[in-house]
Amino acid sequence: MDSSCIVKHFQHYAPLSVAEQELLDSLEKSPKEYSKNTLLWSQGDASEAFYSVKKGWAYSFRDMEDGTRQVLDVYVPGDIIGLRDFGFQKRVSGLKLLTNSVLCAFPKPRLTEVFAESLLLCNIFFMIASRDQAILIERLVNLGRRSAREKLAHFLVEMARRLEKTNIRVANHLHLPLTQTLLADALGLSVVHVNRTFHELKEEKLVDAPNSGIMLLDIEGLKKVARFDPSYLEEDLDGVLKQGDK
Amino acid sequence: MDSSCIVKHFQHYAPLSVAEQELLDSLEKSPKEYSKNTLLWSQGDASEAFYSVKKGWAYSFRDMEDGTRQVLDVYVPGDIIGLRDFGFQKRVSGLKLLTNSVLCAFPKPRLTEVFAESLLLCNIFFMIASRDQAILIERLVNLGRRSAREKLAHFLVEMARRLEKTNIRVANHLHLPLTQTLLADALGLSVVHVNRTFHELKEEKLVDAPNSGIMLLDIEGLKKVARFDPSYLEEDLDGVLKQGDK
DNA sequence: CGCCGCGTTGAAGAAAATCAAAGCACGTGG
DNA sequence: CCACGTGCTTTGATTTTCTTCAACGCGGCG
Repeated sequence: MDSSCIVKHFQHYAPLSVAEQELLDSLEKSPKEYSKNTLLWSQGDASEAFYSVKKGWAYSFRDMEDGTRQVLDVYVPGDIIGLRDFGFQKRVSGLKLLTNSVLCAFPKPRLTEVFAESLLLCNIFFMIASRDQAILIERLVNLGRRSAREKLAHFLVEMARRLEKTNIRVANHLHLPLTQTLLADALGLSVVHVNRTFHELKEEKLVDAPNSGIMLLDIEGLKKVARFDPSYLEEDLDGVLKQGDK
Repeated sequence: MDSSCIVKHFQHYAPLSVAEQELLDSLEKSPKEYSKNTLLWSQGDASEAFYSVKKGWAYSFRDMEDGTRQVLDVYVPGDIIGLRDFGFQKRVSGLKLLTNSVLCAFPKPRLTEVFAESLLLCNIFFMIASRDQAILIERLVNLGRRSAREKLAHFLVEMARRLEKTNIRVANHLHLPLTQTLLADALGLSVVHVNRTFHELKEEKLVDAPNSGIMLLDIEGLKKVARFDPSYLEEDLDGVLKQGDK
């Protein structure tokens, strides 16, 4: 484990000085293991810390009064969790682990310390917040204006695209540890309907359902179904920082 | 025009020093009038500036390939527009004016200058980004897991709540310059269905449709219909800044 | 073994979309 | 001043999409 996961993620945006790398590394000082299905926090809990995902998958969600729930976003290694709650005392959404995971917690005040210490990191964090928003926007469009078929395909392609950025993709096949129940809650559909729609895509050899999770067989094909436009995932820090760094 | 609109908005979060007020004021140096229906930018345009809303209403949206569109958010005086695009060269969404408006533009690099000059303002901006996200989250939940009736009521109550914060509300009646077409695009419904649902609420004396726009007659009643929980609009900066300011 | 979470399937029903047509207010130009 | 077009609303009839209910299979695990 040469450079930490978060450093790798940030270097994707801009070259970091040694000092900045050390500062970032300090955010990943206390990696901790959590097992599958751990509820890290619920909506309404005190929001005291952020987490970076070193290993594993997680998702944020909102529980509704009538027992249904809405999944808001799914997190993969390299992502930062909880930035959403920065301005709030209470968690806006719950967070649960999808797989066994390794996370690093850092307290909220630590973030404003980082802002003070490095303008570049401050900008990168702001950029990540902006990216998080772009993802939510796309999710919004997905829910509001696409058919079940497109919703499903679009969501899956997005996950694939996000994984490509930090992890290496294995050929054209990709395994995601998602359940159809989770997909339903993420896409605002019933499990039954997701199942049928998924079945459709399966018959077209675009996806498959192994023993557990979901297998993407033909990402290019899925892109076509979803009419996927990746521009909302193409951040650009240089445009932000005309000057040098720091 | 004592203190600028944006200062008023920010002071809602934390007391500002004179220097910080001046810094903020400098962001509203060039107020400019725009007329109703002006397209400020389209999705894909270069993202070079943010705007603060001094007067008027605006909305951001995404146009779809099939001619439909999704309205993402509606902006009222005091709001900051375009923060979403911070990390991107191109605009993630389009922006159009709903009414005649007065906006103040400030270039993107100016924001990172502000970050450098005032840690408090940096934190407040981050907080606003966090709040923007919370609003999107709620919109997401709205689209994914609520009925047309609830969607409509919830959206309207949210707008009322947001207006209360910066503007003074006139009794229990509130006029919004929204069209049913816009509501449809915001809620992921067809205009026809919004119309019928709206008609329902009208018969229950919760809303009314004057010559133009929409009139809220009974906000408390709408809250009940929407099962509205305002906590996602209750930011808290003190939790962020344990220490003094600056 | 027996339970539980997850996937699958069928049938019926509800919610919302679509299609089509018309009305109404407003602004524009003849 | 009136005719006309345009954008927004309204209403009815029909169709589609998705949900709900119900039941069953299946694999893992205490």
